[in-house]
Amino acid sequence: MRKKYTIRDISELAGVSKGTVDRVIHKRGKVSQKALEKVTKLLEEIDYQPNLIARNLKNNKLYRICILIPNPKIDAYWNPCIDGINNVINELNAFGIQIETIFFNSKSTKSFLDANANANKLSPDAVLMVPFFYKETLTALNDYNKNKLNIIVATINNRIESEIIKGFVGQDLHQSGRVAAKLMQSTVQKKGDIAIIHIDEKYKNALHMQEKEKGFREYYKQSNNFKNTIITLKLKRSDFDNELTNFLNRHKNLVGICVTTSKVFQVANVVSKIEGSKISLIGYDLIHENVAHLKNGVVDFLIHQNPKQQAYLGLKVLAEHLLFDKELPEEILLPIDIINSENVKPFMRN
Amino acid sequence: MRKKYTIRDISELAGVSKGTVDRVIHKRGKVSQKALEKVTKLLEEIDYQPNLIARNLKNNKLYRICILIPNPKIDAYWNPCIDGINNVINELNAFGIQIETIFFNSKSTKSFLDANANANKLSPDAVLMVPFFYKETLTALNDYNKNKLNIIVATINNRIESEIIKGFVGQDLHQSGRVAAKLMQSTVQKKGDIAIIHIDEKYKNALHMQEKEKGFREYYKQSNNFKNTIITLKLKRSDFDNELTNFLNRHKNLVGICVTTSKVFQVANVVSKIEGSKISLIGYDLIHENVAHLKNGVVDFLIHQNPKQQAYLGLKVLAEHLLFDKELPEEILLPIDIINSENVKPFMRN
DNA sequence: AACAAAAATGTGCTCGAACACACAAAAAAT
DNA sequence: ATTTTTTGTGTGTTCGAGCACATTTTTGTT
Repeated sequence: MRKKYTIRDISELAGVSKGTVDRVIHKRGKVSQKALEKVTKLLEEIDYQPNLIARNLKNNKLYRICILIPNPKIDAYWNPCIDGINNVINELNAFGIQIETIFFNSKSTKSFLDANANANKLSPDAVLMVPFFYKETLTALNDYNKNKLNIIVATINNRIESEIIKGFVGQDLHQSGRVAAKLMQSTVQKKGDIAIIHIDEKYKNALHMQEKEKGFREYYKQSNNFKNTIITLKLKRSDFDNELTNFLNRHKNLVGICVTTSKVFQVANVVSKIEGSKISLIGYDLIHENVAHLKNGVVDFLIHQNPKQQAYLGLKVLAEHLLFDKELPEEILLPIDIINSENVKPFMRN
Repeated sequence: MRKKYTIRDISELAGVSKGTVDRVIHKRGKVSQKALEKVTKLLEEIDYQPNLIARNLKNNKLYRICILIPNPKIDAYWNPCIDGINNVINELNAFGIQIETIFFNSKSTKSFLDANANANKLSPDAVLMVPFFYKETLTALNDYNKNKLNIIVATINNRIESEIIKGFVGQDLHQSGRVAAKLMQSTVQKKGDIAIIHIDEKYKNALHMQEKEKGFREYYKQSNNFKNTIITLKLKRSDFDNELTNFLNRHKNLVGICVTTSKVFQVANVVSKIEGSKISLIGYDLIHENVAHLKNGVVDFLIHQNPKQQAYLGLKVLAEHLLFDKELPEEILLPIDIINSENVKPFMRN
């Protein structure tokens, strides 16, 4: 009773051999009408579910998955990915999943291409990557496709349209911009200007920030009591403090700033020095410096893009596809987490 | 090369039989010093990981897990749990996990005890329950323990101290209150009173609300610019509208309300009718009525307690413990999700 | 009716870990 | 020196699904 039905059980109940049951299940044909009906009926009655453990015993294969992410030593934002990767390793290497992590320099397209070439050399069963550079990603994708080894490619973080990419895990960036805008509206009741600041990102990655800005502006446009002016500002790392200070001096009526990258802390450093300033600050990503400013009250909200979960889910989904033939979801959109000083802790852990 | 090392491989490398390797791995003794050293060394060098699939093939057992939750037809808050349960069923019944869902009436202690008795009759391998009533939970726990069948018990939603309970999945309610307070502070800049309203919960469940209130008050106490008075109000379903209206009339300087249960929508219904009111509203749980008020702007924030994830994780953790002997985590604290009108959608899906 | 071809069915082995049992070698007791 | 323990080692079977191959039954043709 406390036992699952097996093919053997069904064959005995139907009075046929397990071979016949097997042929029915897999629709391999070569079964008489009579046997087919009898077995099909039994399978339905019993709601037979093949034992996945037994099914996969034969596939004593080591699957290799390569994950390509920007080097966390260059951009700390990617640090949590390591934890996500390690979690998958712990959970699945006993099932024969081997994961190779390859870092690339997020400021060098060559490094990105090299990383992909290295991945290709390992002839992996699947590749999960952050497609940081558009053109170079397309090149890399073609290389994966070339040697007909049927390498499954999926991406995290940002979406790139290509038939070669079979899966994506990330966030809806447009909606993310709307969330930022709504938060801004909640924290700012006074009249005054609002700034969107894009900091220090190469053009290639600008699609990110543009999407967020569009969402942000869209929300305010649709808002009934739209009484603010939204100003866009692009800043580079060099001479950052001066440029921002100048900007703030020119806009004394500024009530809120939204930073579309993980560099809010730079803005926070400047803003916190202004006496009696009541500018609302909203930014992205739970990197150490940002969280510090969240806790000391300079930053009001951070939006969490959950890089760890992106890496974890992306790998897990690929692994389960390889191992158990589970369907590969075309798109997984992670929820957009709103973080303030009080709920930040468990998000840093997870 | 693309193959995992097996016991057979190791036995051949060590020049012994697989039986000997097996004895070394499981420390069953009866192995000569020489063989022991040779095999141990090889196991380490190779970092041998037993194939979990093969290991569990022999345990062709149907594990039964009972989950006891309040009937969602009586309190819609519990509805998402069904999805969580179904997800686990889909993911794990091919591995031999059988899940029995048992509802109880959240207004009847007898119903709760009956549900537990029914679960006990099924002699499950594990029970996951919402320990809604304190005293009755202790009774039920003793019953599970009585017939030495070694039933593993874990809880979700609220914590109850007992040695019999081996795991808990839920949220830190005290911290949750702090999150609500911080949100309140973010949305309210004006001076004025703030109310905490407890609605329509039996005394037994009051620990919840008390914890949240403590956290809420603690945050404001620690806050530097503490300029608000916090008033506690308890309301019952009968004559709700009148009582609340009276309260609001008596406190014209009210700037914010935090509702500690899933019944914010009742407050929202009253508040939304007041002309020109600018009271900030914060509540709990993504039930349909609350989300409607979130979208039309009457409710500012909801805090998501993620009942679906609680049920899902609780079951999954139990199942993996039974199936793969994974360690049962004593406590899993889910992140406290902050929800506004813009990020609510994916949380309703997930 | 005899035989060949085709269709249907059954048998037996594989995967890797686990463990019972059989057997061999060394140690201890007579 | 021989028997009895003790200790060490190897063999073979099990779990369920899947598939190759062997065997039986049916159908079609002369």
